[in-house]
Amino acid sequence: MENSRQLNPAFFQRSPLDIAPELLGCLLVRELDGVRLAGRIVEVEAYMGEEDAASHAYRGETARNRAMFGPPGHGYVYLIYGIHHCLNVVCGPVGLARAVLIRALEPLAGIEVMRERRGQENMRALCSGPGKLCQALGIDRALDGHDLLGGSALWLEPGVVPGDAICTSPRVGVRGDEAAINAPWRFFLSGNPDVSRTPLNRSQRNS
DNA sequence: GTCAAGATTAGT
DNA sequence: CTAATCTTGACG
Repeated sequence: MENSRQLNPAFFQRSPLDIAPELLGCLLVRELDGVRLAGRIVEVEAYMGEEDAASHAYRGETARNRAMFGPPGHGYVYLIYGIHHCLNVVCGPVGLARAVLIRALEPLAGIEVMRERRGQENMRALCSGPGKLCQALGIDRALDGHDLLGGSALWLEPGVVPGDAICTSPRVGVRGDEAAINAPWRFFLSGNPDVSRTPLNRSQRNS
């Protein structure tokens, strides 16, 4: 058995490249209508702000991405394609728009509610994708800028550090320059069935 | 005001 | 491979 992460402000006051793989195994908890929904993080991606052509913050601060420039440990939630919401954890320091996108969860609690919210009959791939997990947990822009260390509505909790191998690959669906497209900044638990399905899953293994 | 594009997903 | 669906940001 390994140690739990310390999810204090200092934890998020570092580079997303260090934080992202360490968020694997941590819990994302949502309290919705008095019900506790929770999942274990199994897939994430790091975004490096102004230095990253794939980041929403590449061209500076706007009304939409403002939360990314704010305090670490808070959420950045955006709507994509007019349909899906996606959740990021903002990383420090304040002023640098760095963040980690939560891409997939292994459902742990409130699974029936998640299934209903997703309008899905089976329980597979319930939270396997950034848009899916937000739908399952009822996450939308109302939670943009929310403190994810506050222990209310939506928060992160330490989990057991996974013994599974951590794989990396380029990020899914990004545009930008070659560096952004090729950067191996997606991190996921090797072989975990709740990781989103993509050809990139066959890529490099490390960590 | 107008317009193109988007860190996705489900279905053909 | 493509449609769905609508907010945002850039530009005039």
